[in-house]
Amino acid sequence: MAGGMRIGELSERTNTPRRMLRYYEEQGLIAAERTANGYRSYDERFVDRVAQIRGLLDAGLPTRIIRQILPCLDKPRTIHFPDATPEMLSTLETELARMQARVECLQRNRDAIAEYLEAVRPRAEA
Amino acid sequence: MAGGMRIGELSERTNTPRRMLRYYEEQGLIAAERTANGYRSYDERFVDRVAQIRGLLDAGLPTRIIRQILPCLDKPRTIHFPDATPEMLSTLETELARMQARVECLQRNRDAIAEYLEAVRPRAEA
DNA sequence: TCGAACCCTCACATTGGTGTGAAGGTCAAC
DNA sequence: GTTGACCTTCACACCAATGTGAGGGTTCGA
Repeated sequence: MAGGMRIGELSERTNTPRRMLRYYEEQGLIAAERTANGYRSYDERFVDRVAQIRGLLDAGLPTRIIRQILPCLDKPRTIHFPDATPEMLSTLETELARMQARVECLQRNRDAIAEYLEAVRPRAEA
Repeated sequence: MAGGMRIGELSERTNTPRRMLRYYEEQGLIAAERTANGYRSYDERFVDRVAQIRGLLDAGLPTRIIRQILPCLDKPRTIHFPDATPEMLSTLETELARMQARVECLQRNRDAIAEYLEAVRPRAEA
Protein backbone atom coordinates (compact mmCIF):
# COMPACT_ATOMS: atom_id res chain seq x y z
CA MET A 1 0.00 0.00 0.00
CA ALA A 2 2.10 2.87 -1.26
CA GLY A 3 -0.30 5.75 -0.98
CA GLY A 4 -0.98 6.14 2.71
CA MET A 5 0.73 8.59 4.97
CA ARG A 6 -0.38 9.18 8.50
CA ILE A 7 -1.30 12.47 10.03
CA GLY A 8 2.20 13.21 11.27
CA GLU A 9 3.72 13.07 7.82
CA LEU A 10 0.98 15.16 6.28
CA SER A 11 1.41 17.61 9.08
CA GLU A 12 5.11 17.96 8.35
CA ARG A 13 4.70 18.14 4.61
CA THR A 14 2.02 20.81 4.78
CA ASN A 15 3.47 22.59 7.74
CA THR A 16 0.13 22.35 9.46
CA PRO A 17 -0.54 21.29 13.05
CA ARG A 18 -2.15 17.86 13.42
CA ARG A 19 -4.85 19.57 15.38
CA MET A 20 -5.78 21.60 12.35
CA LEU A 21 -5.85 18.62 10.02
CA ARG A 22 -8.36 16.98 12.34
CA TYR A 23 -10.28 20.20 12.52
CA TYR A 24 -10.48 20.52 8.74
CA GLU A 25 -11.81 17.00 8.65
CA GLU A 26 -14.37 17.80 11.30
CA GLN A 27 -15.40 20.79 9.20
CA GLY A 28 -15.87 18.61 6.16
CA LEU A 29 -12.98 20.06 4.17
CA ILE A 30 -11.06 16.81 3.86
CA ALA A 31 -12.13 13.22 4.30
CA ALA A 32 -9.36 10.90 5.40
CA GLU A 33 -9.42 7.14 5.03
CA ARG A 34 -8.90 5.06 8.14
CA THR A 35 -6.57 2.12 8.51
CA ALA A 36 -7.61 -0.97 10.45
CA ASN A 37 -6.41 0.46 13.74
CA GLY A 38 -8.29 3.69 13.32
CA TYR A 39 -5.38 5.85 12.16
CA ARG A 40 -6.10 8.41 9.47
CA SER A 41 -4.50 7.66 6.13
CA TYR A 42 -3.88 10.30 3.48
CA ASP A 43 -2.71 10.01 -0.09
CA GLU A 44 -0.59 12.47 -2.03
CA ARG A 45 -3.47 14.59 -3.17
CA PHE A 46 -4.08 15.78 0.35
CA VAL A 47 -0.85 17.74 0.31
CA ASP A 48 -2.16 20.13 -2.33
CA ARG A 49 -5.60 20.07 -0.86
CA VAL A 50 -4.40 21.20 2.53
CA ALA A 51 -2.24 23.89 1.00
CA GLN A 52 -5.26 25.18 -0.85
CA ILE A 53 -7.36 25.20 2.30
CA ARG A 54 -4.72 27.05 4.25
CA GLY A 55 -4.32 29.59 1.51
CA LEU A 56 -8.02 30.30 1.45
CA LEU A 57 -8.27 30.44 5.22
CA ASP A 58 -5.32 32.78 5.33
CA ALA A 59 -7.03 34.94 2.74
CA GLY A 60 -9.93 35.36 5.07
CA LEU A 61 -12.47 32.81 3.86
CA PRO A 62 -14.28 30.90 6.59
CA THR A 63 -14.42 27.11 6.48
CA ARG A 64 -18.12 27.22 5.71
CA ILE A 65 -17.41 28.96 2.41
CA ILE A 66 -14.34 26.93 1.63
CA ARG A 67 -16.40 23.80 2.04
CA GLN A 68 -18.77 25.07 -0.58
CA ILE A 69 -16.25 26.11 -3.18
CA LEU A 70 -13.69 23.34 -2.77
CA PRO A 71 -15.63 20.75 -4.75
CA CYS A 72 -15.70 23.08 -7.75
CA LEU A 73 -11.95 23.43 -7.81
CA ASP A 74 -11.03 19.84 -8.53
CA LYS A 75 -8.93 19.48 -11.62
CA PRO A 76 -10.74 16.57 -13.18
CA ARG A 77 -14.27 17.77 -12.56
CA THR A 78 -15.77 15.39 -10.06
CA ILE A 79 -18.81 17.55 -9.61
CA HIS A 80 -20.86 17.39 -12.75
CA PHE A 81 -23.10 20.05 -14.03
CA PRO A 82 -26.40 18.63 -12.85
CA ASP A 83 -25.10 18.50 -9.28
CA ALA A 84 -25.07 22.23 -9.01
CA THR A 85 -28.17 23.57 -7.34
CA PRO A 86 -29.27 27.12 -8.08
CA GLU A 87 -28.49 28.10 -4.49
CA MET A 88 -24.99 26.79 -4.87
CA LEU A 89 -24.48 28.67 -8.09
CA SER A 90 -25.62 31.87 -6.52
CA THR A 91 -23.37 31.28 -3.53
CA LEU A 92 -20.51 30.80 -5.93
CA GLU A 93 -21.28 34.00 -7.77
CA THR A 94 -21.47 35.92 -4.55
CA GLU A 95 -18.21 34.44 -3.39
CA LEU A 96 -16.63 35.15 -6.74
CA ALA A 97 -17.51 38.81 -6.36
CA ARG A 98 -16.21 38.92 -2.82
CA MET A 99 -12.95 37.32 -3.84
CA GLN A 100 -12.60 39.79 -6.64
CA ALA A 101 -13.10 42.65 -4.18
CA ARG A 102 -10.53 41.14 -1.87
CA VAL A 103 -8.03 40.76 -4.66
CA GLU A 104 -8.46 44.38 -5.64
CA CYS A 105 -8.14 45.63 -2.10
CA LEU A 106 -5.05 43.56 -1.50
CA GLN A 107 -3.49 44.63 -4.77
CA ARG A 108 -4.08 48.29 -4.06
CA ASN A 109 -2.54 48.06 -0.64
CA ARG A 110 0.24 45.80 -1.78
CA ASP A 111 1.16 48.31 -4.46
CA ALA A 112 1.04 51.14 -1.96
CA ILE A 113 3.35 49.30 0.38
CA ALA A 114 5.70 48.41 -2.44
CA GLU A 115 5.75 52.01 -3.52
CA TYR A 116 6.43 53.16 -0.01
CA LEU A 117 9.29 50.73 0.39
CA GLU A 118 10.68 51.81 -2.94
CA ALA A 119 10.58 55.44 -1.86
CA VAL A 120 12.05 54.81 1.54
CA ARG A 121 14.74 52.38 0.49
CA PRO A 122 17.40 54.34 -1.33
CA ARG A 123 18.65 51.51 -3.50
CA ALA A 124 20.37 49.64 -0.72
CA GLU A 125 21.41 46.23 -2.04
CA ALA A 126 23.85 45.88 -4.91
CA MET B 1 -17.01 73.95 11.59
CA ALA B 2 -17.93 72.14 8.40
CA GLY B 3 -15.93 68.97 8.69
CA GLY B 4 -17.28 67.11 11.67
CA MET B 5 -19.67 64.23 11.47
CA ARG B 6 -20.57 62.14 14.46
CA ILE B 7 -20.29 58.41 14.77
CA GLY B 8 -23.79 57.72 13.54
CA GLU B 9 -23.22 59.41 10.21
CA LEU B 10 -19.86 57.77 9.67
CA SER B 11 -21.45 54.48 10.53
CA GLU B 12 -24.11 54.93 7.89
CA ARG B 13 -21.75 56.20 5.24
CA THR B 14 -19.30 53.36 5.70
CA ASN B 15 -21.91 50.74 6.41
CA THR B 16 -20.06 49.86 9.57
CA PRO B 17 -21.55 49.31 13.04
CA ARG B 18 -20.78 52.05 15.54
CA ARG B 19 -19.42 49.34 17.75
CA MET B 20 -16.76 48.59 15.17
CA LEU B 21 -15.77 52.21 14.70
CA ARG B 22 -15.13 52.45 18.42
CA TYR B 23 -13.25 49.18 18.26
CA TYR B 24 -11.01 50.40 15.44
CA GLU B 25 -10.27 53.46 17.51
CA GLU B 26 -9.45 51.34 20.53
CA GLN B 27 -7.12 49.32 18.31
CA GLY B 28 -5.36 52.47 17.19
CA LEU B 29 -6.52 52.31 13.58
CA ILE B 30 -8.34 55.63 13.63
CA ALA B 31 -8.08 58.58 15.99
CA ALA B 32 -11.25 60.61 16.25
CA GLU B 33 -11.41 64.15 17.51
CA ARG B 34 -13.71 64.88 20.39
CA THR B 35 -16.17 67.72 20.59
CA ALA B 36 -16.65 69.63 23.84
CA ASN B 37 -19.28 67.21 25.08
CA GLY B 38 -17.15 64.14 24.48
CA TYR B 39 -18.71 63.04 21.20
CA ARG B 40 -16.41 61.67 18.54
CA SER B 41 -16.02 63.90 15.50
CA TYR B 42 -14.84 62.64 12.14
CA ASP B 43 -13.95 64.47 8.97
CA GLU B 44 -14.40 63.29 5.41
CA ARG B 45 -11.14 61.43 5.23
CA PHE B 46 -12.39 58.87 7.68
CA VAL B 47 -14.84 57.53 5.15
CA ASP B 48 -12.08 56.22 2.91
CA ARG B 49 -9.99 55.24 5.87
CA VAL B 50 -12.68 53.04 7.31
CA ALA B 51 -13.36 51.46 3.93
CA GLN B 52 -9.69 50.65 3.66
CA ILE B 53 -9.62 49.13 7.11
CA ARG B 54 -12.66 47.00 6.41
CA GLY B 55 -11.21 45.80 3.15
CA LEU B 56 -8.00 44.73 4.79
CA LEU B 57 -9.80 43.09 7.68
CA ASP B 58 -12.02 41.26 5.27
CA ALA B 59 -8.96 40.10 3.41
CA GLY B 60 -7.71 38.46 6.54
CA LEU B 61 -5.25 40.94 7.99
CA PRO B 62 -5.41 41.38 11.75
CA THR B 63 -5.71 44.85 13.25
CA ARG B 64 -2.19 44.60 14.60
CA ILE B 65 -0.80 44.43 11.07
CA ILE B 66 -3.20 46.97 9.66
CA ARG B 67 -2.08 49.39 12.32
CA GLN B 68 1.47 49.01 11.11
CA ILE B 69 0.86 49.41 7.42
CA LEU B 70 -1.83 52.07 7.45
CA PRO B 71 0.52 54.99 8.07
CA CYS B 72 2.46 54.06 4.94
CA LEU B 73 -0.59 54.25 2.75
CA ASP B 74 -1.38 57.91 3.14
CA LYS B 75 -1.53 59.70 -0.15
CA PRO B 76 0.45 62.77 0.82
CA ARG B 77 3.20 61.02 2.68
CA THR B 78 2.84 62.02 6.30
CA ILE B 79 5.39 59.49 7.41
CA HIS B 80 8.77 60.61 6.24
CA PHE B 81 11.64 58.40 5.42
CA PRO B 82 13.63 58.78 8.61
CA ASP B 83 10.60 57.64 10.64
CA ALA B 84 10.87 54.13 9.35
CA THR B 85 12.72 51.87 11.71
CA PRO B 86 14.46 48.79 10.32
CA GLU B 87 12.02 46.57 12.18
CA MET B 88 9.15 48.33 10.56
CA LEU B 89 10.66 48.00 7.13
CA SER B 90 11.16 44.31 7.63
CA THR B 91 7.60 43.94 8.88
CA LEU B 92 6.44 45.71 5.76
CA GLU B 93 8.45 43.45 3.53
CA THR B 94 7.11 40.37 5.24
CA GLU B 95 3.59 41.68 4.96
CA LEU B 96 4.14 42.57 1.34
CA ALA B 97 5.11 38.99 0.61
CA ARG B 98 2.16 37.63 2.52
CA MET B 99 -0.22 39.91 0.66
CA GLN B 100 1.28 38.84 -2.61
CA ALA B 101 0.74 35.20 -1.67
CA ARG B 102 -2.83 35.95 -0.71
CA VAL B 103 -3.48 37.74 -3.96
CA GLU B 104 -2.15 34.81 -5.94
CA CYS B 105 -4.14 32.28 -3.97
CA LEU B 106 -7.31 34.30 -4.35
CA GLN B 107 -6.74 34.84 -8.05
CA ARG B 108 -6.15 31.16 -8.67
CA ASN B 109 -9.28 30.16 -6.85
CA ARG B 110 -11.29 33.00 -8.27
CA ASP B 111 -10.31 31.92 -11.77
CA ALA B 112 -11.19 28.34 -10.98
CA ILE B 113 -14.60 29.34 -9.73
CA ALA B 114 -15.17 31.56 -12.72
CA GLU B 115 -14.17 28.72 -15.02
CA TYR B 116 -16.47 26.36 -13.22
CA LEU B 117 -19.38 28.74 -13.47
CA GLU B 118 -18.64 29.25 -17.13
CA ALA B 119 -18.67 25.53 -17.72
CA VAL B 120 -21.77 24.91 -15.70
CA ARG B 121 -23.76 27.85 -16.92
CA PRO B 122 -24.83 27.11 -20.49
CA ARG B 123 -25.09 30.69 -21.62
CA ALA B 124 -28.28 31.42 -19.77
CA GLU B 125 -28.96 35.16 -19.89
CA ALA B 126 -29.42 36.96 -23.15
C1' DT C 1 8.62 -6.60 28.10
C1' DC C 2 9.55 -2.09 28.29
C1' DG C 3 10.00 2.64 26.19
C1' DA C 4 9.54 5.76 22.55
C1' DA C 5 7.00 7.56 19.09
C1' DC C 6 3.28 7.44 16.96
C1' DC C 7 -1.98 7.57 16.83
C1' DC C 8 -6.93 8.24 18.84
C1' DT C 9 -10.91 11.20 21.17
C1' DC C 10 -12.47 14.61 24.28
C1' DA C 11 -12.49 18.87 26.35
C1' DC C 12 -11.21 23.03 28.11
C1' DA C 13 -8.72 27.69 27.09
C1' DT C 14 -7.48 31.65 24.27
C1' DT C 15 -7.70 35.18 20.74
C1' DG C 16 -9.79 38.45 17.51
C1' DG C 17 -13.68 40.35 15.45
C1' DT C 18 -18.36 41.18 16.46
C1' DG C 19 -23.23 41.47 18.71
C1' DT C 20 -25.90 43.37 22.33
C1' DG C 21 -27.53 45.66 26.16
C1' DA C 22 -27.31 48.34 30.48
C1' DA C 23 -26.75 52.83 32.78
C1' DG C 24 -26.24 57.24 31.91
C1' DG C 25 -25.02 62.20 29.55
C1' DT C 26 -26.36 65.83 25.69
C1' DC C 27 -29.29 68.30 22.90
C1' DA C 28 -33.03 69.76 19.91
C1' DA C 29 -37.94 70.13 19.46
C1' DC C 30 -42.25 70.40 21.14
C1' DG D 1 -39.33 70.36 31.24
C1' DT D 2 -40.08 66.21 29.12
C1' DT D 3 -39.42 63.15 25.17
C1' DG D 4 -36.60 61.07 21.73
C1' DA D 5 -32.57 60.54 19.19
C1' DC D 6 -28.32 60.90 19.59
C1' DC D 7 -23.86 60.05 22.20
C1' DT D 8 -20.70 57.98 26.12
C1' DT D 9 -18.36 53.77 28.66
C1' DC D 10 -18.50 49.20 30.37
C1' DA D 11 -19.28 44.48 30.25
C1' DC D 12 -20.84 40.17 29.12
C1' DA D 13 -21.51 36.78 25.15
C1' DC D 14 -20.63 34.62 20.70
C1' DC D 15 -18.13 32.27 16.95
C1' DA D 16 -14.29 30.52 14.37
C1' DA D 17 -9.61 29.20 14.34
C1' DT D 18 -6.19 27.51 17.19
C1' DG D 19 -3.43 25.84 21.40
C1' DT D 20 -2.84 22.40 24.83
C1' DG D 21 -3.15 18.53 27.49
C1' DA D 22 -5.27 14.46 29.65
C1' DG D 23 -6.23 9.60 29.19
C1' DG D 24 -5.56 5.86 26.42
C1' DG D 25 -4.44 2.57 22.24
C1' DT D 26 -0.80 0.68 18.59
C1' DT D 27 3.62 -0.48 16.80
C1' DC D 28 8.32 -1.18 16.76
C1' DG D 29 12.88 -1.68 18.26
C1' DA D 30 16.17 -2.47 22.37
